[in-house]
Amino acid sequence: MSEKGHRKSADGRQKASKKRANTREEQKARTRQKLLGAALSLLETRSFGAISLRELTREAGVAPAAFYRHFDDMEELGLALIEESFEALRGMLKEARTELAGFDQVIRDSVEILIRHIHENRLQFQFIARERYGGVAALRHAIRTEIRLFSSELALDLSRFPVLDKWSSEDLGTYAGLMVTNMVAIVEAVLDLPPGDSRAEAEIKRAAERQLLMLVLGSAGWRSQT
Amino acid sequence: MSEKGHRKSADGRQKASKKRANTREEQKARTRQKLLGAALSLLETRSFGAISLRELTREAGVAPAAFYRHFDDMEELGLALIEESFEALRGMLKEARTELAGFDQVIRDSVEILIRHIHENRLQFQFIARERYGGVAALRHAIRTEIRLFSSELALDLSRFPVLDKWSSEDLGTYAGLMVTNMVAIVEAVLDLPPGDSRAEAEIKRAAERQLLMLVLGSAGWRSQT
DNA sequence: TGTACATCAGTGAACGCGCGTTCACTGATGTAC
DNA sequence: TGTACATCAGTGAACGCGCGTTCACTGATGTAC
Repeated sequence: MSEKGHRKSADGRQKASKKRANTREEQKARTRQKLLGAALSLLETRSFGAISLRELTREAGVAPAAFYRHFDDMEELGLALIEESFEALRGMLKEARTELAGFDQVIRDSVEILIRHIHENRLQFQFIARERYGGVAALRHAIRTEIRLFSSELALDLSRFPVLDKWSSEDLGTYAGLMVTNMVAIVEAVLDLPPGDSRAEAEIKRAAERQLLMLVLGSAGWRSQT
Repeated sequence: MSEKGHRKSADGRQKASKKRANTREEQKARTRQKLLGAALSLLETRSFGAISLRELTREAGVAPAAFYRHFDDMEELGLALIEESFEALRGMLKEARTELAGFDQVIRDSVEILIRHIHENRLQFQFIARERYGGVAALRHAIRTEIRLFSSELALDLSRFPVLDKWSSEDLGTYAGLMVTNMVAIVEAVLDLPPGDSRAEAEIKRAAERQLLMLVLGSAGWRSQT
């Protein structure tokens, strides 16, 4: 679809569209983003299941019927939003993985990166936290799948560490699950904060570092059975 | 209010109400429970914010207007539901606290008790898990307050253990928070299961025990600073 | 480049429907004597 | 115990409103020649 569009502008003339970028395709994509953005900002105070299609199009500044040029129904928009949000999250993970240092430093850096990304993508994180156990089954399942994926990637990463490489894969899975659970809890704690309160945030950061450290120290005492 | 009612039946004659218990007061209480029960069963598939008052009264088998004899609005009913659910939870906590044995045994028993209570009060747990980060602010805050209370009670309990009694109260708080976070995660994992699958449940139970054990072993390596 | 026709993203009016809330009511339960 | 009156939990009809979806339309963008 977009493939075709690109080919079109690649052969013929380039158009004068450099400035306003007003091809039909680009305009449509922009409206789609308006819809997704409107959804995110409504999700700040409501859960997904409580947002109406009309409310959404009103927020986006388009007619209700325009919605149907982009999505079949609200559920489809919700799934698109999840996909978009986890893409941002994966970007974060990649950055966090480039680190390599002592346990203490890894933890401090990871918490730093995590908290920064929560601030930069606050609405996405909020949406996911809220819908993880929310009322719309399709969204709940999509999120659960993404988190499971996330957790098994972490297990793979962990298996390359000196001590952990001797653990059973089941133990590694359990341990990765434990870390993800607590990462998610940290996300939720940060989201709970009133946005400007840097003192409370520093406290959460410190608590998060200590929680993860307790977890890591726990791993030192653990021995895999068969 | 109910005080008055009790006094009434305490003096005068006792009535023949032993069998059907049909005083006005009792009938009203029964309808109230029908409303709360209907809400819980609707909450199995929807989030609270997505349930309508009419849907609720239909499920309860009363006229829409009857709702207003019991609650001002849906939010008030939601708060009543949270109160009721956490009461059940506190009952569980009390049972879990009577245990006293080695770490391993305490963990095994706690997980056992927790999982049993989830099954016995599935709908309540589901409701709380769903609304913890759900869309209705008042419910979210009420739940958060209850969980915080829960966590600080646990910290107090922990402070009586041999090693932990030397920790700073801040560290104890962090640690209790860590345990509660993971308890909550266990609850959520159990709720995710299809209700009849005992093989998957046994697996979760085992994973939960190991996660908590990892946490406890972590505490052994931890030394409070200051 | 200029013209004539095709496409299709977004519009605005219309529909039938379930919503929350109000109201005067009914009839069983409770109270006074 | 029996009677006459008061209370009030629950009813059912009515209201105005926002909802999701449909439809024929408009007018800017795209294409063919």
